[in-house]
Amino acid sequence: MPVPVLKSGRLDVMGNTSSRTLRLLSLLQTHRHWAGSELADRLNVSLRTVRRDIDRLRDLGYPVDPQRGIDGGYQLAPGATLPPLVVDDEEAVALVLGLLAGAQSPVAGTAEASVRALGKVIQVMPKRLRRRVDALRSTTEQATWVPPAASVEGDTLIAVAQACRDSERLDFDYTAADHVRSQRRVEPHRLVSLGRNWYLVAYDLTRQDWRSFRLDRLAAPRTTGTRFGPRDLPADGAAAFVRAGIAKIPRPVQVDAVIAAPVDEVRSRVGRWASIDERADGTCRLQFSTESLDWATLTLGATGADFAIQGPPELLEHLRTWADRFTRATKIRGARLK
Amino acid sequence: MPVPVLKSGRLDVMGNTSSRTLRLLSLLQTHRHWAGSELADRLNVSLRTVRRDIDRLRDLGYPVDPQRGIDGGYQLAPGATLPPLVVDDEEAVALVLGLLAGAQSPVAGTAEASVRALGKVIQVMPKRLRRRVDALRSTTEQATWVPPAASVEGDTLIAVAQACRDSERLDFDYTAADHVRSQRRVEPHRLVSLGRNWYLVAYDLTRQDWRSFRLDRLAAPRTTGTRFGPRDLPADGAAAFVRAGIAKIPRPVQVDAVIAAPVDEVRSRVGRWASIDERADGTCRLQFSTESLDWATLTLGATGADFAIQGPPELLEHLRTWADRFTRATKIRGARLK
DNA sequence: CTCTTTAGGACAGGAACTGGCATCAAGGGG
DNA sequence: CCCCTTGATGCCAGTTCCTGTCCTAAAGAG
Repeated sequence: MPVPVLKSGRLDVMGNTSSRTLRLLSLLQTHRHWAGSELADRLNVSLRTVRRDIDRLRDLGYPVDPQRGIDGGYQLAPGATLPPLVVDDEEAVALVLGLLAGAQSPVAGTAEASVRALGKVIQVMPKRLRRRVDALRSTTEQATWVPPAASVEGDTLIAVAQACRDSERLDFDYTAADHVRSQRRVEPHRLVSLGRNWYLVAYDLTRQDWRSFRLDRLAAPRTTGTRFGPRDLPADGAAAFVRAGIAKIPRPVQVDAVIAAPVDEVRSRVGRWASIDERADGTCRLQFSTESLDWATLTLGATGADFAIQGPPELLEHLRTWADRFTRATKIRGARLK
Repeated sequence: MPVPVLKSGRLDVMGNTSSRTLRLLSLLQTHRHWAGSELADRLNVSLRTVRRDIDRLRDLGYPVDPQRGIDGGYQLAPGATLPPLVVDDEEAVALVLGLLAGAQSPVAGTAEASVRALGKVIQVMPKRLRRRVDALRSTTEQATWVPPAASVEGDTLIAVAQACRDSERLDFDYTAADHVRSQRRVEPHRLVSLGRNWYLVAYDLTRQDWRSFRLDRLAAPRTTGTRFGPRDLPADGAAAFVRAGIAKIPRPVQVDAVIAAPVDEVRSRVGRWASIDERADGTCRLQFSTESLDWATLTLGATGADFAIQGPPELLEHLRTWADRFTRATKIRGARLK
């Protein structure tokens, strides 16, 4: 007789109200609209209790909009804070892939947040999902690739980020700018994304001083498992510390060109992120900024039309070398190079 | 006297155990390692209760690894399912941007999942965060842009996805392939990502039949707010239905080239997703597949070295046109085009 | 071995959860 | 305008289960 019959009061297993609150949250996130009776059915409680649970959610700060009358129900609405997100397997994988892409294209300061979120998810993600992520990553990478940036392995990024978050000592191999390799043992402090690169600010236990390391020159990170206490960084902040040691952030390229094609066509081929102005003679003026001449070249090439460069001059030079190489490539038959 | 002093039993507001379970989950997600006493402190309960709460989490299926002895504590471990994710504001923004990118580069079937997750997050995201997402999107777009695909507005994608999920009628403007514009009222059924395009499978209420719509030709979607019941789709599934109406999926381009540069250099410039084989004479062979000739061209250009194309022939042709246009561009002075 | 920290049983008081019932309010449809 | 459906709220009684205290075990670290 596994099911004890109770006249009233709480029933079945344990952690009831907690578990039910989470399940309710999860249900409200999958569908927009839920009838009270349906929720009661799913949660195995009376309608009255469902209403109380909904009230509980509201008290927790997650607004639930009611809808009365026939075909009424509840729906989760935007509140002051984001409720705990309940995602299924596929969504989790998509989420991680998206965050990886976001972490590796440090555009507008979301890179750090991407890595933080990534750390959270990776930590608790079932292993089977990690495998799926690994399998898909190689495929996805292409779409998120940004030409000439020194790229960091996703695994490295996550491992270092977690070590920072958890204040765990970190060992790794480092290849300095002068190609000298060394083994390091550090107390990782913060991860900073500057320009197109990732930097680790850490206290180097061997050198007994603060250092910053470029993540793309860092290999085989492994945590020793030992945690360490806080230590004061001399500079004003991690980002300032890195910037003091670098002082050169890649300067963006301001592209300005005239395209021999109508505005609409250029826009459809180039995307919405460039500014495109119409000109009187059916051509248009294309302006955008990027950090890479390669990217600028691709954009101009993708317009599929003739164009003229107003600036910058180095782009013109870059185009010339590409044109020369392409021309040579079209004249070579087979694999005979050199 | 706002704080009632109680000798025993539960205290303060309401929804205690639920709220505490969520807060515990949130704490365990931010740091890897938490001492029991610290948790007790944060949650304002006794140590014994914290242990019981941890037990509750374990019963809910979220393994919490203990660590005994000095400097012991708890940490959330990967379990069978992903626990509800508690993310802060910045992480939420990063998450949405990542998912948007994932939804718009339909690589390996994660596109649908990205859109689903996106729907969940958007629905409950505080408005101030939505504004931040909107502000950042234009900046981010560049990095996730894939050359010549018909691009779909993020807002459109989300709106249609939500209408599908919630079974709500949808009105929109549609521009067919023959440029004829029309107003549609449909019952949206599913969103399918095929090749590089998004398709909406829906029952057209005006035409009284099932149709599939390309999302990039769809504008100003708006839900009427009225829900509808399930309706049987004639074909085997949404994807099959779309495929039946299309039948041409963009064929991938298999690129095979020889580069006049050493393997290491090519790899560092091109990325890890292409296969690069060493050749005897210091050159290397580069192979990869992509759906876009433009992309292939960029990749070859980014190697920064001379190269020869083994195939496909259309790539050679494509290179020639680019080279010609680039050459012309370098010969034009100023904005005088045509 | 000792110290620290988690694990978990027993216990008692009391808070809080549950279902049922009644009343009110709000939409939708005829 | 009336009726029906569905959510909002208050109250009650029964009982469950949550909480802090006390205590004993067990497991790592030094």
